[in-house]
Amino acid sequence: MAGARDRVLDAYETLLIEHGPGSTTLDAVAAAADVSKGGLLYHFASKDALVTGLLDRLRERSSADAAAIRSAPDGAVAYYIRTSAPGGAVPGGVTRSYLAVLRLADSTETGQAVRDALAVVHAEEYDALREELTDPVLAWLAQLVGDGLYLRTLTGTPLPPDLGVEELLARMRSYLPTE
Amino acid sequence: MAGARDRVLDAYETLLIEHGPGSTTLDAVAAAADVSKGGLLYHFASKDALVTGLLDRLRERSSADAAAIRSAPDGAVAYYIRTSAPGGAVPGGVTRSYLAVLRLADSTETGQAVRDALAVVHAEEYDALREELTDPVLAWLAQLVGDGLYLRTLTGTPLPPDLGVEELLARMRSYLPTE
DNA sequence: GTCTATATTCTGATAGAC
DNA sequence: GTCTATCAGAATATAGAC
Repeated sequence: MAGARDRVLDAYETLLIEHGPGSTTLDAVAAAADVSKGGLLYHFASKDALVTGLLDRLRERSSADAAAIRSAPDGAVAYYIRTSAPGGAVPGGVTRSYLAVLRLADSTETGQAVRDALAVVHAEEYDALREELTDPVLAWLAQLVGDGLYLRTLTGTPLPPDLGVEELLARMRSYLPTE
Repeated sequence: MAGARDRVLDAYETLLIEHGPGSTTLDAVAAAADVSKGGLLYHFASKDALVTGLLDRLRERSSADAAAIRSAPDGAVAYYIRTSAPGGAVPGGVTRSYLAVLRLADSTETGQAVRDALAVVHAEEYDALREELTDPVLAWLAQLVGDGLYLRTLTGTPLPPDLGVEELLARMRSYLPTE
């Protein structure tokens, strides 16, 4: 069974994604992680420490994911777009942590730390995409499309009727330089 | 001078964008709008009513903006991408209200109302883009790029080095069917 | 390491004067 | 229409037992 510390971070992520920052009281996080509030505060001395813990884990997972983008059998763009689309997030992967942290891109005090962590993730993704797409404009375009999909996931907006991710991907492939 | 009611909504928008939902206490909003808390609560009986007021204004502005997209001299895509980019928001326009509401895409209770309002905006934008881009996949792609730029604005992530919006736009133009 | 109180601060909302 | 109190509830954090 996972350690209490990891259970707390997992519960925090889940609550952030499913119910938003407003619902992530220490009480609620502790309950979802099956620890008491006191137990939670033993591992994370304050709510800020909890946020910091989440950001640290995001950075770790981002590095791992950059490697995954590079070695994706289907190609970097395909891997990136698929994991960005609604439902494409894998437990234990970056996408989940990324979506959770996106919801924190506000909290006045820790705000700068959050934005810094997100900037690192964006930069690592961009570099990984650049390895397949030597054209910088195209790499940026691909990343923006992925971010657009993230935003749709974030807001729960339905996709346009009769359009799927695979159709989008096929179109983007047609813009890639042929090997 | 603007009525107190509008001043309150403007202040609420600004606080949401610049400091996030966590900082939008009734006290803070009232102070920023130069009214007392009691004065604010005269116009908006509760915090939920304040959110509803913001959503109503977003819907009004969205309809106005859809018309602006259609009649943009530079073309629908160019107008949409430019106003989505960091710094491209106009006071009184949709973009500002949209960015403010994006930060609310969590608040458990009013969450569904927020998502509904955002879905309306997305649908109106998409329809307006479709008028220039008859190809649905391309219209969706353009919208996702714009949303990606919104997300960058939201998180304050810097753009990739040596890349500007105009370069991005030029590339997208090359994908448009020639008239 | 984890739990049960308890203290303290903050936030949303009400009441009533002007 | 706008203001100044003031209250009730919730949330963070602490203290100390086990």
